[in-house]
Amino acid sequence: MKVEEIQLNTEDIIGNLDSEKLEKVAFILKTIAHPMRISIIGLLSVNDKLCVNDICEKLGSEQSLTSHHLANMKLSGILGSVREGKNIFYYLKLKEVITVITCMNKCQLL
Amino acid sequence: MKVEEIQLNTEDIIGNLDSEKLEKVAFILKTIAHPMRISIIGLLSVNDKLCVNDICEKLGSEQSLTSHHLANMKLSGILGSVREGKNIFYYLKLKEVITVITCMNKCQLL
DNA sequence: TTGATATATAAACATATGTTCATATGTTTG
DNA sequence: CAAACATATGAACATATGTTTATATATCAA
Repeated sequence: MKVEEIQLNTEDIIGNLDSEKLEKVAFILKTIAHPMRISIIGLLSVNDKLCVNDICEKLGSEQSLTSHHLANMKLSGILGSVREGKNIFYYLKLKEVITVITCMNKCQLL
Repeated sequence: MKVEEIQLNTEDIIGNLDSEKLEKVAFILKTIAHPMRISIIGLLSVNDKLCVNDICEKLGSEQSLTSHHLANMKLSGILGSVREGKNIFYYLKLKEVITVITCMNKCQLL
């Protein structure tokens, strides 16, 4: 099934969104909707797990800010984390977000 | 190609996001990330076009608030509009958002 | 042209969000 | 146990966002 076919075949799926799920979907999307968070998701889509320092270095971002964003996404259930010694590794828990971002990224109109 | 395969095959697409596109994608996602706007998109995914009143009635929402959300999504390029007499009809311009929402909605973890 | 209908807009406000800075916590190593 | 390292946390702030209310604009019909 291709992306275009998904669009056509699942029209009514959106219609079936009850208000609780509506809130959840909106909440996840809101959490993703930030350049740095998208970048982090991008990194974690090609690396099974990364520690905070890895991410800071790869993105050239501040430790504290990065940590805040990671905590935020973890709280939303998008990421998970495991401590290994001094490091804490983050990984993608909600893999669907890859599809979401990929889909938007492919979009010609942007 | 299934959704899972899309995820696997397009890993590097996220990685290729330059900072300009990153901003755009984040911006669109931020615009979508709201329960009422998701509902509107849902309605417009099964109706080619709807006027403001239609949408207000179907969602039980206030005219002004609805209008604000519609204007917002139009400004972001997600919706388009056409006047027909007294009515202004809105339609989906950025169809990709259907896939985004459908993908999130399918997500078991939510 | 007036009234009714449909929609947009602007101001005001409350709330949420992103960022920075300083500091705290937890872990390893010597 | 102290020092170094990795990360988290909390306060403070600026900015952005969602909502309401009131009013303006546009179109049609009589």
